[in-house]
Amino acid sequence: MVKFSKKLEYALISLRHISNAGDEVTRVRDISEKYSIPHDLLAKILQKLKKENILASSQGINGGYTLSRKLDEIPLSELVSVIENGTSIVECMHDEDNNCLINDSCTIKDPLSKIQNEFENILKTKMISDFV
Amino acid sequence: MVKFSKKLEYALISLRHISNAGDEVTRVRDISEKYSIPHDLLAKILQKLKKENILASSQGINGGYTLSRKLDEIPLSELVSVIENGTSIVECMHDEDNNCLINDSCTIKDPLSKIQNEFENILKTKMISDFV
DNA sequence: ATAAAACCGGACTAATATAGTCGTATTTAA
DNA sequence: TTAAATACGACTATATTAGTCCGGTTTTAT
Repeated sequence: MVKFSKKLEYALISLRHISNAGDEVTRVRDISEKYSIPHDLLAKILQKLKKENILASSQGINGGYTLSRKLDEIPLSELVSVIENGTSIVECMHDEDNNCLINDSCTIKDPLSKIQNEFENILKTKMISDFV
Repeated sequence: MVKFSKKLEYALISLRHISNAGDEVTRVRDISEKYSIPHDLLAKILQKLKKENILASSQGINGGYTLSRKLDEIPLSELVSVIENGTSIVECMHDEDNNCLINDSCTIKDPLSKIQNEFENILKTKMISDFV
């Protein structure tokens, strides 16, 4: 029901690897081979991290990735929202016009939303460095 | 990525309805019609709740469900683990013998497990009555 | 120039998880 | 004995996630 995706796991693995490499640039191939992660899939993930300014990239024959920000300054919530498309735990029963199908009696969504908020707060307080 | 299933929502709706009905037995059909939930699907959910001793059932023509336990004594975590098959947020990269594929370098799982623990603690502290 | 890298987007397939259906048995009040 | 209910497993359908493939462009050390 509630679980993180492979993509998030791949991202964490990559960030740890790149972090450990220090100033040396890391190629997608280095990571994909070492951890048996599909190259093309991983490449897309790292591109997203670059757009989010978590990674810096250099092109050309000796190109690759380095960290752009310190991992203790990046909350896990940021990584999650970059990798996944949206973080909603709760989805109400609604029709295509977003009208609630349970009409006036729906008091389920709000309480579940509170759980989602608490969950997101956990993600906000945890920095990526906590996982590396 | 992280969200609750329809089944959990259906279960909460049903528990609230049955709770409001007091001593009167509630048929699956009552709930499925009122909230537009597929009858057979809902029936299975309520059967699971009966096995977990959250609901009591009576068969036969005037049969139906009533509450078996008070809703303020049932943590949401119990409902989740009954409805979903397991509550694991984190799944490690492992082969069919459960050996970690990242060998010695895998330190991703443990930290993510901590998040899962915190999440489960939230579910444990919330009673079903908080959502009804 | 060439090779190897990031960069880009989209369409596609495959695998998995969730949602929902169907058929049939069992129970029981009337 | 019949109708209406729960009980239960096998099945199909849909949605989501994971991964592949294509067809490139741009950059840069050698």
